[in-house]
Amino acid sequence: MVDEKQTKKKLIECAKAEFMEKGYMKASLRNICKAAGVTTGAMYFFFKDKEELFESVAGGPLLALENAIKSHFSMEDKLESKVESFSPRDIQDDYRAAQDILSVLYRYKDEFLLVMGRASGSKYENIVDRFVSYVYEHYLDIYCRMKGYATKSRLTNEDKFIVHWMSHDQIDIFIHLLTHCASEKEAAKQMKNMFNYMVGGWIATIRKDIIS
Amino acid sequence: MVDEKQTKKKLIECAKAEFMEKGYMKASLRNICKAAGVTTGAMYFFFKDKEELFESVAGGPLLALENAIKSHFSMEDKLESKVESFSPRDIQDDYRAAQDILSVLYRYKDEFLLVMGRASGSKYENIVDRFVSYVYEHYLDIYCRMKGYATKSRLTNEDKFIVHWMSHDQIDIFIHLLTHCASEKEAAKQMKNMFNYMVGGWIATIRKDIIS
Amino acid sequence: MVDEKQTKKKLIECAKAEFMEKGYMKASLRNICKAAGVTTGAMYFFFKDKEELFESVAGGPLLALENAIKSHFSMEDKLESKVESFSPRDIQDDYRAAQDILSVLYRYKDEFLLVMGRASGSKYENIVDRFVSYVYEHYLDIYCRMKGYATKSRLTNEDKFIVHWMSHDQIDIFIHLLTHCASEKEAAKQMKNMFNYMVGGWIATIRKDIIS
Amino acid sequence: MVDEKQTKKKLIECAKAEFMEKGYMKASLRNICKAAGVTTGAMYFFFKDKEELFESVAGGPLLALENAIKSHFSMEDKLESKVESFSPRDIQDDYRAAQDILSVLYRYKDEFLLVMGRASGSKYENIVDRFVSYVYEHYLDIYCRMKGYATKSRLTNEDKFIVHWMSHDQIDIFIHLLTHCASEKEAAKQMKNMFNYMVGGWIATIRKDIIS
DNA sequence: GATGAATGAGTGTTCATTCAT
DNA sequence: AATGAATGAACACTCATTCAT
Repeated sequence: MVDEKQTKKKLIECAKAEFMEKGYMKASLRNICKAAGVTTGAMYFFFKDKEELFESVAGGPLLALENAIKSHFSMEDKLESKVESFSPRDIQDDYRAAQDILSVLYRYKDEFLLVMGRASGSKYENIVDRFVSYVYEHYLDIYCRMKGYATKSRLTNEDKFIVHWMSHDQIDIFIHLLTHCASEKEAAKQMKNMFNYMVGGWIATIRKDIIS
Repeated sequence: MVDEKQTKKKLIECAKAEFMEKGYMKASLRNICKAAGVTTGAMYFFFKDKEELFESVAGGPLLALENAIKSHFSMEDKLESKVESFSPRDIQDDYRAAQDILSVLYRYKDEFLLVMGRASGSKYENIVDRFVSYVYEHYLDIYCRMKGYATKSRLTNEDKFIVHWMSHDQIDIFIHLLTHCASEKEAAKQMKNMFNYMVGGWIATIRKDIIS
Repeated sequence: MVDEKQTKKKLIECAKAEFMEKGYMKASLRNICKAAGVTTGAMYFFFKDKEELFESVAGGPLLALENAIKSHFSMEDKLESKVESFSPRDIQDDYRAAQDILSVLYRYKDEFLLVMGRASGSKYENIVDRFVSYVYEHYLDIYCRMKGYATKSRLTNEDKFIVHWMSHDQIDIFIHLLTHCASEKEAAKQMKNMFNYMVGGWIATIRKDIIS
Repeated sequence: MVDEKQTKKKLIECAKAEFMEKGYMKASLRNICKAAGVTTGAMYFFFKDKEELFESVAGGPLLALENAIKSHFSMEDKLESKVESFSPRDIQDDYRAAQDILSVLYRYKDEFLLVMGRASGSKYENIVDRFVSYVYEHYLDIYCRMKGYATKSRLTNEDKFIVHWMSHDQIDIFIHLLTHCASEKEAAKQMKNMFNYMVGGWIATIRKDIIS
């Protein structure tokens, strides 16, 4: 009971280490197995292939993150059910959501650093895009309200482009924090300034005080 | 004289194609040589190794970009030689600089897309950081002037962090444009909105209207 | 009592399917066990190894066939106890024997197709030869009688060779039918013509109307 | 010049030996390379994969055989351009054709034994069928003429079945000879009797003296 | 300048089989 | 009767690189 599934756990640990050191592609299953003290055959008892082993390392955290993002950011709420004009409530909501997400990110810091920077060659290669699109949905709605649009159909391609960029930027904030701050506490502190920057950007975007 | 160095040129072309299709790591020298119609031995006459071949594809454009960025963004000018307070001139300067850089990026679009997205495993893996640090130097100075600091020594870590983020964001704007706009013209158009967003962010950052 | 030995039965069924699809060699025990819903360990409780599992699929039918062939074709009857000259009775006997054999073949059609075409790598690889030799014994006797030889010692190597060929051909007729006719009924119909062909061949052989 | 391509030759030799001993599937490229005294990489310089190596062993002989069979057996000659009734000329022609084919078979005896008995898993797995169909085309024509049919459309499925069998049998004669006779000379001798048998079969088939 | 040949270490993956529980 | 875990050897194949000619 005690050492049950210990081999599998060991394998995942060693895989995590190897993947983080070498990246998905250059990681060697042989090395992982050697480090775990088992034969490659044993590994293939637990995992279908390299991909599945990688998934076992990074899949859980990604799911947790996806849920956190979805629950806060993606927009199933209909546009018409919202207040008629933009309110600072949106920003406050986002900020609190961001704190939750940050908490998830730091809970599995290693795994996220791995999956966001060293996953090329795996199915998570473009994982960031998935998260961007959740935020994009959400931001499109907010943008409409701020602009006073009754329906999304009034959005031009230019509108969509800048909203997409801002969504991308939001996600990038998280990655930047995870990459550059050792602790969640430190990250939370720096995030304040970054959000301030972002909100300033949003407001300028809505007002469209374009540089000539 | 006519077809001199033609082999080398062909090799670089084919390398570019293969690197773009598969990424640095998965690219196969065999494939490249086969496509170029020469043996691997011939390739090794011109290039020391895989890395050097990659450099021959991406090095030139990167140098051009580096020069463009350096000439506009990096700050050798001393702080004291500048006007005492922030002026919109900075932003105008930056915007014009950005237009130049955009022009370089689109001149070698393929190469930059390659080096910024598919270079993992090569020495250009973290090339973006280099460009960020050029901008960082420059932005640190601007930030000081805007804050009315006489010397950089007054900057806290928090200051540096947000400036570093804004530098990163500036570079990201370029990458985002290159990735999402087919033509330079289109990119130039979208860049206006992105700059507007960025300037809004800067102003909010200086004012520090922090969300509670 | 009811589901007793059900696992073993299931295993044999699934093994049959896998062996037929992939052939003995390429068949995977893992696949078979997965299909049967048990672990490989369970399989090894019932069967010593891959070979024995294959035997469990094909052994029974092969035994039935062996008996059918032996009872009709092999010659324990001594030569002297036979009528002095060739009679059409032999052919009639053979034809009836063939009908019996056909019946056995179609009773286990799958298994015979498997063992006669996809058994390479197993101990049944050359099973056909065994059946040929039973027929050969029998045909050697008939040939002697038709030639009017009192004893087998008068047979030359040339005699033996052609008799061996005709034995081989007899077996081949069965395989050809099994392979090309969907039903036993259809096979029985076509077999008539094939026997006619064979008898024609026999007669020509005895007469030795050699082409010049 | 002297030891040019010696490695490739050696590789083919060793491959031939290994394939003959173990069959296509069980043959190990590692063993072949070890026997040839080169690394597997060297082998892959000359041959794309296992299949191509096998082809290099057996492809030539098969082509020679195909040509021999085609030139003698396959029927592009139209039915109407032929004499109105069956003549022994057909048999004489076939016999001479068979002698040619036998000659090809014994020229590459090893290779044919390999490809006809141990090729399972390779693309030559069902090579025999291809040869059968060449002969089938030819025999269908002869059969029509012997039956006095003006056109093939009068042939029933039963006709086609027996002709297909006889085609198969013709090919089987060759294989049987190759398998059981050490020398071409010996094979040529035995073939006479086998042809005699076959012709007897043909005549009986045309006459349809069916056993009751 | 370029070829043809070869190396040697490496890849992920599959296999039949074993055995303590 | 059956599981879950593990072995160890084998597999075909790919790689960047080297070097004599």
